[in-house]
Amino acid sequence: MLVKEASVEESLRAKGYRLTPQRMMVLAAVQASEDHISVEEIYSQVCGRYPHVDISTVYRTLELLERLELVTRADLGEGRVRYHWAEKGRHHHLVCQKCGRIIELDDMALAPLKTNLRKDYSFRANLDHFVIFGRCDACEA
Amino acid sequence: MLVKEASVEESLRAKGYRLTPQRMMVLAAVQASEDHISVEEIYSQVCGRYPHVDISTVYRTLELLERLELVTRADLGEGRVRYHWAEKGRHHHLVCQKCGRIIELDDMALAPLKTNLRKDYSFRANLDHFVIFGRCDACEA
DNA sequence: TTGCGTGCAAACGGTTTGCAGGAAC
DNA sequence: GTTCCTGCAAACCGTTTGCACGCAA
Repeated sequence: MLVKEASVEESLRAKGYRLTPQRMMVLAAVQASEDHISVEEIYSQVCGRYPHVDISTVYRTLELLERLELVTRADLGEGRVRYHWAEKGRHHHLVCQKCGRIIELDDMALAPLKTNLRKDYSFRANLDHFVIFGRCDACEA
Repeated sequence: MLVKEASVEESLRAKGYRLTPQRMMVLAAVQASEDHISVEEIYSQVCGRYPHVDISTVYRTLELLERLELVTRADLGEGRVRYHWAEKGRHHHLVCQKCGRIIELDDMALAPLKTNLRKDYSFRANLDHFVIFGRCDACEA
C-alpha cells in the first residue's frame, strides 16, 4: 500500500535472492512503520502473523535489506539499532528530552551544516535521519 | 601532568567520595589519553600497574566521574562507549561509516544550527556530544 | 569502627553464529 | 535435486548487578 511491493520482490529475485514469507513480512513491517522501528518491534509484529519466526532471521533479513539499500540502519545511541524504509526519504527529528515531543525538522535547516562540513572538513555527511535531542519551548518555561 | 590532579582529588573528597588507587588510576588513564578512550583500554592500562582491578570497578568509577562531570561519555556507534576528559573542552565527532575514522569537530561549527533551531523551532538543542556519520575524504575517492 | 568501594562471579540484553533440516527455485 | 534460507540453540560481547570482604576515613 505504501510502496509497490511487487518491484521490491522483483528486485530481490533479480539479484538471485529467494522470496520467503519471512523476508516479505520483515519488509512489510519496516514499510508500515511511521518512524524508526527497532528489531524487537519488527520481530513481534512479524510474530503476530507468523508465530514461528526466529529473531535471528529478522536480523539476517535486515542485514540483507540494508545491503540492498532497501532499508537504512540508525544507531540513536539507545543500545539497540533502528531501521527505516529507505524510500521514505529524508526526515529529521527534534526530540524533547523532557516530554518526548517530536518536532519535524525541515531538511533545509541542515543544508548549511552539510555544506560547511564538506568545505572545512572534507567530510560528506550522511544526514539521512538526523536526531537532535534537547528541550522544546513548552518544557523550557 | 596534563591537569592538576590534586584539585580533582580534593574535589572528590570534598563531596564525600573516597580516594582509592583504582579511582586515581582510571582518572589518570582518561587524562593521559589523547583522544577518546574505551573502557577496555582504560582497563588494560590500569591493569598494567595494578593487576587485580576488575573491569566492573572501571565501569563504576567512570559512572561516578561522569556524574561529577569530570569525564564525558561518547557513543560513537561502535557497540561500545568511549570517554574523554571533560576539561579538554567541548567538541563533536564526524565518524566515517566506511573506515571508522573519527574526526573532531569544533563546537563553533554547530553554533549556527543551534541558533536557527532556537529561532525557527523554539527548540533548545542539547549538542553536548554530537555525532555525525558520513564519509571521510579518503573513502570518498 | 563505620560503611563505602572493591573483586568476584553470575546475569543481562542485544546481536551473531554453527548446524542440520526444510523450503524456494 | 540443488542451493539457499530458516529455526534452534548456544555463543558472544559490552555492560550491570548481588554479594561478602576489605580498606579509607
